[in-house]
Amino acid sequence: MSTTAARRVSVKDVAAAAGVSLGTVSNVLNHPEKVSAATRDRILAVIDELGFVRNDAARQLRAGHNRAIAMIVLDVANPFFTDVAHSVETEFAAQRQPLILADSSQDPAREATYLDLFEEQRIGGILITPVGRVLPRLRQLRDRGTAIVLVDRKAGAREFSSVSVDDRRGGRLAAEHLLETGRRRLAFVGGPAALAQVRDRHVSARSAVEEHPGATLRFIETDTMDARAGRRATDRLLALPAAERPDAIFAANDLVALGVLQALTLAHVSVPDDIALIGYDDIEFAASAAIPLSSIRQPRDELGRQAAQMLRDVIADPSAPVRHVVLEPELVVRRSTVR
Amino acid sequence: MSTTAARRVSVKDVAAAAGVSLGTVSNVLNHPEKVSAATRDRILAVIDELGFVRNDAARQLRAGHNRAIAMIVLDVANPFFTDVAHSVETEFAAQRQPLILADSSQDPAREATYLDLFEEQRIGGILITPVGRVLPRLRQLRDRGTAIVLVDRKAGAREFSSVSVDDRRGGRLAAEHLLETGRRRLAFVGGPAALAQVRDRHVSARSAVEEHPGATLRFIETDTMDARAGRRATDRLLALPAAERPDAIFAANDLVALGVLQALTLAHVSVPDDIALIGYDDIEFAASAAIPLSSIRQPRDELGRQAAQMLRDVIADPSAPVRHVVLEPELVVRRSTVR
DNA sequence: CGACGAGGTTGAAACCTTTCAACCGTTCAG
DNA sequence: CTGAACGGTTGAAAGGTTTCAACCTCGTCG
Repeated sequence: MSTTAARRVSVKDVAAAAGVSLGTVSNVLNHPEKVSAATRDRILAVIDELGFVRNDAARQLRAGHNRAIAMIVLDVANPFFTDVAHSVETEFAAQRQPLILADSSQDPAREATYLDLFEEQRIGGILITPVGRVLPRLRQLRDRGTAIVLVDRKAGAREFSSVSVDDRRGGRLAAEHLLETGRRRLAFVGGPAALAQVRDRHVSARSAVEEHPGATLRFIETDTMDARAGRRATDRLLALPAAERPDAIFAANDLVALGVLQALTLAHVSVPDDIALIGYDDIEFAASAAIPLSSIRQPRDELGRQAAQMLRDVIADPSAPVRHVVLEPELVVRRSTVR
Repeated sequence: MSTTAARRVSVKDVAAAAGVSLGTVSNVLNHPEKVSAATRDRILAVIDELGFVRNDAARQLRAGHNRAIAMIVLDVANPFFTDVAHSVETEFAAQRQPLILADSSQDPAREATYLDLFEEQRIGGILITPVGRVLPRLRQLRDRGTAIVLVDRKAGAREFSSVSVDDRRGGRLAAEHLLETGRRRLAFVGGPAALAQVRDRHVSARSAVEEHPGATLRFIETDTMDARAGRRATDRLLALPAAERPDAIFAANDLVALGVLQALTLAHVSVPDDIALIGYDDIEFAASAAIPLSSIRQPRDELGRQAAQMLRDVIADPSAPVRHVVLEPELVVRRSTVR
C-alpha cells in the first residue's frame, strides 16, 4: 500500500525484509503451493509493503525466451486487420500472454526492422502477414528457434503453417450472387493485380461468370485498395458507352466498395436499381454505409482464434508437420445488391 | 551468412571465435569508434558467421530499463485511435524505438493488466488514454520511475503532462457552422454524458446556440459511441412531432454520425435538405460516406507527433513541470451540411 | 529408539550483456 | 631519456530472477 521512494526493490530486498532466503520469495511468486501458508502470507505482506515489482528482463534472461507474442499486420488503418488482431489478443490475454502489435504499413523495410527487434527480444512467436520478400529471413528465424505462423497469406505455405480464408470461394460467392440476381455485365474493381488476394478473388469470379452464357466480366485495376481508388475506378466505368456500362460491380474489398458507392451516388446512379454493388471483408462500415453494402464476410474472429491456436501449437512442437487452416467466407446480402 | 544450428550464440562465443575478450565484442556493438578497424571487421565477420543476435533481456537487465514505448488506446476498432497510434509509431521508429500497442477496449480490467505488465517490463514510457479510475495507479507508476503522458484526456491534468485537442472549440465550431447555414433546431447525439469529450462538445455547442435567439439544442444521450447508437438515437428523433423535429444533427463522433446518416436515408429524409448532419474526428470514412460527411477534424498526426515528443521530454527530465499541449480542431465542410 | 520420508527452506549457479577501472605498448613533448 | 598521453583491449563486476540439489526439522513407522 505504502509507496516507498526506494528506487527499485528486488527479491533480495523482499527476502531480507521477510527474513527468508530469496529462493523462497521466488517460490511464493512461481510455485506458491511449495510454500507454507504462514511464510507465504508474510512474504506477500512484505511484497505489498515494499512495492516490489518483478523484473521481467531478469526473468526472461533466466528463462531464455519471452512469453510475449508479436503480430505484424499489413495496415492498422484497415479495420479488417485490427479486428483480427483484436481476436488474437483476446485469445492470448486469457493466459496473460501479451500481444505486441506492430504495423508494417506495407513497407518491407519496417517489416524487416520489426523482425530484427523481435529476434533480439527472443519473442515467443510471430504472427505475420508478410509484405516483402521475407521468406528467407523467416526461415532463418525459424531455424534459430522462433515460432512463426502466416496469417491470411499462403506464400511459402510449404514451409510455414498458415491460417487463411478461401479467396477463391469468396470470389465465386460474390459473382454467383450477382449472376443469380439477374446481373450480366459485371465489373471487378481492385488491385494491384499482383496481390494474391486480388488475383484469387478475380480469377474465381471470372470462372463463375464463364459458366453463365452471355455474362461478362470486366477487370478495372487499381493501384491501391482504398476508397479513393474505388472512386476513380468508378469514374472510368461511368465514362463507358451506355451499352457497355456494367450492371454490377464487385469490389476487391469494402474500402474500395465504399468509394465506388460514393461515386455512384454523386453521379445519381441508383444502387442497386441501376448498378448492384458488392464488397469484400464485411467490415463494420459496410453495414453502416448509407446504402448498406452486401459483402463477403471473412470470419475475422475465427481467423484470429485459429491463428493464435496454431501459433501455440507450433511453439509447443516446432518440429510438427506444417499445417494449414483455410476458413470459409460467407455471403452477406444487404441493400446494395437486392431491391 | 551460414545458419549454424548451434542453439544460441552469445558474445562469449563470438569473443572466443574471434580471439578477443568479450568486452571488445561489446564495444564493437555499442561503441564501434573505440575499436580498431581491423579488429572490428574481424569481429563483425565472426558475428555474421555465427549468426549472433543480441539478447535484449540481458541488455535491459544491465541497463535497468526498456527502450520500448507503450501506448494504451481506448479502442483499436476506432480509426481515430489507430491513426494517432500510427503517427506516434512513425515518430519513435525514427530512432528505432519500438512502439507496443495495447488495446484496453474500454475495459478498466484490461487496462490494469497492461499497466502491470508494462511496469514489470520497466517500459521506457507510457502513452495512455485512461478508461477507469487509474489516476492513483498512474501516480504510483510515476513515483516508481515510469514516464507517463496522457493522450486526448485532461483528467488528472494537474499531475501529468498531456496532449489533447480542444473539444470546446470543436463543439463550438460545429454548432456555429450549423447556425450560420440557417439551422435553428439542433440536436446533439452522443454519450455517455459522463465522458469528458462528450460533455465538452455538448456544453460548448449549447453555449453557441444560446447566443442565437430562437435557436434550440436537444441532447439525445447514447450509451456507446458507435454506428448502432446513432441509428437508434435517430429513430427517437424521427418519432418526434414534426414541429419538434430537428433540422440539424451534431454527432459526437463520426461513427455515430454514420449511423445517423444511415437511419435518415432509410427513412427517406434528405441530407442536407431536410436535416443537416455533422460528425466529429473526420475519420477517413467520413469523406467516403455516400453523402460525404461534414466533420470536425482533429489533427491526428499532430496529436501523435506531439505526444511522442512530450513523452521523450518527460523521459529526459521527469522532474520538469507538468505541461499541456492543446491542439486546435478544424471545421471540414462537406455535402452533409450544405446544399 | 532409530531410520526414513515429507514438507519447507536454503544457497549457489546460471542466464548474457554492458560498463569501467586497469593495463599495455607506443608515441611525443620536454 | 623520462614521463605523460593516447588508442586499444582486457577482465571482473553488476544487474535480478529462477532453478535445483542439498539440507533441515519433524513426525511416523518399523
